[in-house]
Amino acid sequence: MKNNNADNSVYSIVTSIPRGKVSTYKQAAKLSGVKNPRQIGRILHQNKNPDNIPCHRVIRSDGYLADNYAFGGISAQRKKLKKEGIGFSGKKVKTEFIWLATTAPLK
DNA sequence: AGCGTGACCGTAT
DNA sequence: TATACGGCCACGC
Repeated sequence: MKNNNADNSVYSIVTSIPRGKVSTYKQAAKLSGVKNPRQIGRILHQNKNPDNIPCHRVIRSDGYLADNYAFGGISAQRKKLKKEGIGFSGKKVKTEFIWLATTAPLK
């Protein structure tokens, strides 16, 4: 596998997301040292072992789930999140469930 | 190097 | 609220 340092960091971060919490691409990028949040999406899509990487806990900054989620689509993702205790507000994830996002000033 | 594309983000209309 | 547009940067051709 050609995992770069940044990729490994991303995997570590995503794996470190506590149960009952979610994270955003923006934050994952920031925490892992990746410049562009798009790379997070790319890395997760290249992800070979979804069993060890809860990519369903990574959402967009808006609170919506990613449009092109690879493993079962948004429906499966939302279902998993609900199962883990994540609160939803319609199609959006409640901002209060975002990891380390101290009541982010999301519009 | 250039071009098109993308699991994005922010602002404008 | 919903689209549109630009910026961002890594990847493949």
